[in-house]
Amino acid sequence: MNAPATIGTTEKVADAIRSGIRTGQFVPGQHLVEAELTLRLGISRSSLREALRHLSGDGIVAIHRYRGAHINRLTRREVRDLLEVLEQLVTLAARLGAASGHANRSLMDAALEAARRHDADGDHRTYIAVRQAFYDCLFEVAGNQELPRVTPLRRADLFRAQIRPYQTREQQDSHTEGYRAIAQTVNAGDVEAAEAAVAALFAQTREMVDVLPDMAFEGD
Amino acid sequence: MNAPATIGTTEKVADAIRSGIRTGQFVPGQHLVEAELTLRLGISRSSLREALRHLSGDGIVAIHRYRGAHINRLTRREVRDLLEVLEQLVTLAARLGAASGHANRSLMDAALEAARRHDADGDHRTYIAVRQAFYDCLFEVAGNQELPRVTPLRRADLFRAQIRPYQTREQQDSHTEGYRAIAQTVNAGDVEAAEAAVAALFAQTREMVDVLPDMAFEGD
DNA sequence: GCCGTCAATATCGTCCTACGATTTCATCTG
DNA sequence: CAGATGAAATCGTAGGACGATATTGACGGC
Repeated sequence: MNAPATIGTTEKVADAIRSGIRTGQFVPGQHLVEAELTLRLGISRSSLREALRHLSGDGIVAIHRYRGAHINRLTRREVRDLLEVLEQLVTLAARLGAASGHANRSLMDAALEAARRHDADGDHRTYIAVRQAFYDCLFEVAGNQELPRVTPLRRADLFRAQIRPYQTREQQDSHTEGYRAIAQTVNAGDVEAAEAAVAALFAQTREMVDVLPDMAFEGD
Repeated sequence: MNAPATIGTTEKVADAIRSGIRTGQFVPGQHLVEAELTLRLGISRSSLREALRHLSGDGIVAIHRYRGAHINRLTRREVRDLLEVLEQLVTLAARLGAASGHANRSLMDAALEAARRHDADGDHRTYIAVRQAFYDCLFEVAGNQELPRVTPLRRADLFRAQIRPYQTREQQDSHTEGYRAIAQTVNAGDVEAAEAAVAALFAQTREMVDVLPDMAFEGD
């Protein structure tokens, strides 16, 4: 509906890197050498640099003069700050969604369905898809166009990538369960319950962050 | 403290455009022709395009394939959505700032001082400076590094630019007064009062948006 | 053996040119 | 005057060039 008719090289490259972070092809801290990436992606330096500049705006890569770009690696403190902001925005989304009374049940149903699928296989790829679908739906029912633009979900992907080695299957399931709780309360139009569900999800995530070993944040 | 030792052309260009929006040199809706801008700013197309790509990430300019870039122009709906998100983030900042109990009074004092100066001359330039100083201080005392990155202040600048012709001196003063109220309550460490002050400021802004003529949003 | 100096190398930042792709706009035709 | 048409403007991408800077490794002094 809102997508440009044609999509340019820059966007494709940026998407490739973003999705590469989710799939583990790129890891936080990794140095991105222009010459190598242009070869690997089959594009020119101009396009690559534009894409990197775009990603740096989202806080996904950092560019240091004459030292090039690297995938950002978040410190524990940055993760805490990020979660604080994220919770605030997701809370707003849940509140708006619950209050809107939209008949978008079908949308949220899709998220729930995906969550159920995740329970079945437990694959990390599915987990990522569930997460993506959940947030897409949530923003859709919230009906605030600014929300998806501002919410630092891509930055949160960095966090997800960093903690992946330390996350147990139980924690993943628990997190997915949190999504489901939010989806249900939003669907029911219960504003207070939805806010509580969001708070619970983030409290749980914060707890996990506090327990994580230093290596997840400083490690090399 | 956190600034790179050297600043590159791309950043300079992006800053030039951003500040040009604040000063009225660039107006929302304006088409940005690459050839003209490279001449005017004395830079290469590569650097300009990187800067535009960066700005498009912040939602300041929009790039349409083969049709170039233009300064974004917000619809009334987009402004409402923007204010909703902005209020949420500023509320968080105020809450964190008030709760931190930091002895950053000196910082907020600077903002208040600037506000006083604005009362004196009433120049629009001073108004902009006050706004900037206020938010800088607020983020500083909030102590959350993610907040300034996420908060769509640059996008709000677009809104400011669009409504400037319709804004009276009284409204500006009233808005500045709102900043002062937030600063004082945050300084006092009164969380509830600070949240209320933020809510009051945004309620006032929303009211203004509702009354504004269509021309401020659709106008050509 | 350790540390500072210095040259060689790798990489980046910026500018430039080139050319196909697409839109825009003035002109022509009926 | 509507629609087709072609020229001009502008953009998107590729790729080369060269100075600027960081990094690396060799060298020599202690």
